[in-house]
Amino acid sequence: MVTIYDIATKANVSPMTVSRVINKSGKVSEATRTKVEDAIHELNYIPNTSARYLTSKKSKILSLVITDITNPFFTKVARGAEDKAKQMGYSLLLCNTDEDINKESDYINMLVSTGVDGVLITPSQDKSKKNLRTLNKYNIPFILLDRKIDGIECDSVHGDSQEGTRKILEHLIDKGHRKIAIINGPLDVSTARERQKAYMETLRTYNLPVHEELILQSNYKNKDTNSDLSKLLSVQLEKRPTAIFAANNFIAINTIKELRKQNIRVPEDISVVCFDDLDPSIDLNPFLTVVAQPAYHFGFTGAQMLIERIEKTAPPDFRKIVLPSKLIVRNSSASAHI
Amino acid sequence: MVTIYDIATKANVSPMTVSRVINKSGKVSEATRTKVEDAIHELNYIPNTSARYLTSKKSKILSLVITDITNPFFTKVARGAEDKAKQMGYSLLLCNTDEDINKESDYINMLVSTGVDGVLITPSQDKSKKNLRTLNKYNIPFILLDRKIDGIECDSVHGDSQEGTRKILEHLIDKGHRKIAIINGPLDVSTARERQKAYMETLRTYNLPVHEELILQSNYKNKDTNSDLSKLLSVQLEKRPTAIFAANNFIAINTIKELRKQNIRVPEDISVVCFDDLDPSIDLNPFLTVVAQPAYHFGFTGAQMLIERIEKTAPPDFRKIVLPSKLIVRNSSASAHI
DNA sequence: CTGTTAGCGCGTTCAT
DNA sequence: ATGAACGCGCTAACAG
Repeated sequence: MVTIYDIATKANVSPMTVSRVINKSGKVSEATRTKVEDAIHELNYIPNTSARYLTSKKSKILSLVITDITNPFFTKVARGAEDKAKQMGYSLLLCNTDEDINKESDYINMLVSTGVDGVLITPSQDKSKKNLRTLNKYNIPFILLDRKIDGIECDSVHGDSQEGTRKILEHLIDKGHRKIAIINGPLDVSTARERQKAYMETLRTYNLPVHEELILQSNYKNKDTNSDLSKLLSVQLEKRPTAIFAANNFIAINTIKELRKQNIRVPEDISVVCFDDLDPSIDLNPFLTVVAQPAYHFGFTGAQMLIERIEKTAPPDFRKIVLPSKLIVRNSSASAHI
Repeated sequence: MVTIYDIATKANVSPMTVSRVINKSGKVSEATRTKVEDAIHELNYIPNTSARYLTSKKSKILSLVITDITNPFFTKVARGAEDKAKQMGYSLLLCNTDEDINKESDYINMLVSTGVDGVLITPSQDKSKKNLRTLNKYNIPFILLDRKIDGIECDSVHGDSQEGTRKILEHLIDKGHRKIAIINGPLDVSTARERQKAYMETLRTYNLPVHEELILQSNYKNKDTNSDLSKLLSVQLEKRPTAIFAANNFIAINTIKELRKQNIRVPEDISVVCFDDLDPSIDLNPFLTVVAQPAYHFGFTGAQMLIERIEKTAPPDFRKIVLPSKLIVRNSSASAHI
């Protein structure tokens, strides 16, 4: 392994001078600088991040803690974060929590152990607060992505669940739907709470009744867990929904699969819409009506704010970025027919 | 920061003993072990990976170097790799090269600098050989994923391009197609070469002529670059293809988009099929006929082999795993009608 | 079974 | 503008 000592010898200077050249810190004369740089190239020197970390406490590593890279929303978040990280000279560690608080805690420990400079995190649930406190304790800055945690002060990038929910429900209401069910994520996740609240508010705004039977709980994972769906469909016909609002894309997919198993057609028999888009093939066969969020920007902007925080170029006050969502009407939603 | 010295003091032992407990190395009496473990928990000690690396040269970090996490194939590869890495106590650094050799070289330097224990890499092109040599030079084991590089000895996980191509072409031939075009990736990527070779062989097997005009070059990226497509469609009618085999999913998507712009219907006017599946929404509206590869297993198996290599539990001979692909017939391919 | 010594590669601090 | 000494947190090698 080539060290600064090797190139110091080669360039006839002290290791300290080499260090200064590498880090562009302190004053070095033009002459010695080029001498050192030549030696660096000749010997193919690559600095050792670990050694550097030990004294400087900077690893140049960020981490992205999300629930599942397989969800197209997070895939794009990851790409955005990685692009910005690379651009700024940082690496990105990927962590999938699967909405599991224990997995998340494991990862947080790993990240502390690794000495990452900062973390972009979509907390798995409200309990994640303890993990954020751990990061605080070790002075590791973090950005909250997509989900909020009460009582935590930090920079964040969120979507507008309230606005998005309203938009997509108005679309359904426009289409004549009056009995709209929601299949939500778990209520210990902020987005699910916000979407449920907005769901109820919007219905009230349009003088539509809120039926308890039409509010279902599921989870955000890519796993069939819609056993409740049968209940929903078995309610007396007058109350049976003509449309379903799924709180995220995975829920929508599972719901539609389940409906089809039961020979219920979408959108002829029931409309299904959701939060978050599906990529990249969705244009080929436009089907699911969604409220899309600018996922790439979640990651990109989040990484940018994080790096600014790390490098102390951020404004002292924490920034809360709210990114707009966009209604995309496709074919899974049709006019109400009952 | 809590160090082994702190817990050594607390437990009334030497730092070395603490180290032994943490690493389960050497002999430690049951009594002192528990004493030390208690202290570790009380003080909430988390080992410092960098310090550990400096002496042991083990970072417990792997890297996944792929072309684009946004491609559903690689999304799943990443998930598989991350799952296995986590299970074995490793972290995963994500690198997107965008098929760009310079980006790839940048990343390789970063990885050396970071001191990753091993790399899973889909080389961007044949020129990547120099980057693999760099890894060799620094004794960083790596696994080749999906693409081969001549003259490099290492473990690898590949799909069967020959078999897959044959299967999907036979499907088209069964449907009565005799003029089948290929829109391929760049020929400095092994999979593109193999698919082209298999394309020609299969046509010959079935006594079908190979027309130069029906062989197009594109790239594997998610970017519209099918300007050649017009040429393909403007050839005299007898030679005009009734089906297109796209060498990957992104090419297929771009091709279909372009066809639609020109008001050419798929599959009524022309069939389009490709290598690699689209997830996770594809089941909702089954459209693209593909040869799917077990992407998750690429990553999972690759990570497993890599870790075995790192931890010296791998067999001395390099392993070449070939994973089977599977034809999935959907609606983008129909019977030939001309 | 346990402890001591030394050094990994680098940057900080203080000199010169 | 440049250098020397020290220590970051940990483990390998050796002693006891």
